[in-house]
Amino acid sequence: MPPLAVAPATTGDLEQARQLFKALADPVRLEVVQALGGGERCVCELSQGLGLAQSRLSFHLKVMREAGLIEAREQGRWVYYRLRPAALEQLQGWLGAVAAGCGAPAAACCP
Amino acid sequence: MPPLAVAPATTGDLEQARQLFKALADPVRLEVVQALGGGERCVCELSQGLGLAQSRLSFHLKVMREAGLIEAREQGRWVYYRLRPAALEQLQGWLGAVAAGCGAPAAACCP
DNA sequence: TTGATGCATCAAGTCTGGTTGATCTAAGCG
DNA sequence: CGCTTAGATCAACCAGACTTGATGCATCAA
Repeated sequence: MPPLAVAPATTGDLEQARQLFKALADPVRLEVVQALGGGERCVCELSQGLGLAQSRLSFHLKVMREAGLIEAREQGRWVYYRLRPAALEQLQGWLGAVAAGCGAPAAACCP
Repeated sequence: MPPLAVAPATTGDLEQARQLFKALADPVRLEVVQALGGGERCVCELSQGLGLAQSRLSFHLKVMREAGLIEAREQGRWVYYRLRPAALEQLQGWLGAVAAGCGAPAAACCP
């Protein structure tokens, strides 16, 4: 059997999406994302607001940054983080594409 | 500081979303989801089409089922899996809600 | 009923990811 | 220049997730 007709996404796109999903698959990171949903925040705000140890927060910010979910802006002594809307849109688009075809009838597999 | 003004999601919703994101954060599962994006499939189709050992596939299907991402339909000897559109829509909605406010201006943190 | 097939589950091993505390760097202030 | 603070990074540890091969349990065919 050929590799199953699948939704239109290149291997690279899929890997990118996986990184983003992974970045969202942790409770700490999800809370950070929600906080950043209210706009740009600096690390100290996030740390205090969410009650996270500095090292721990920094680790998660790095994971999200490397996944392309957030980006940083340095200003003097402080670093401000914000969400990358493009990343969120990419995931929405992928989910939409997958949902679009998922109602297709079951091809009787081995009758 | 109070717990940071955040996007409107209850703790339960957030946990549910996290489970779904986790279910999507694995390469094998992403491929399965893409395949199911083309419609309902039985396990043997997925196993052959994606070249996955039966045990391995079954493990990942269970993870996705328990997260509420997919659901199963038994028919005789075979089990057909399909995506749960509600789950996909929930994630799209959450992403949209977060994206909606993320452009807010940076509240100068400690000037 | 016996044998074969589709799928779930289990047990054991491995690997990846998160936490914690310490250390490092750079910016600002006296 | 020395001191303090924001934040990144590192090393060590622990926990949970994934893989693999074996086993169990139905269902269907002969």
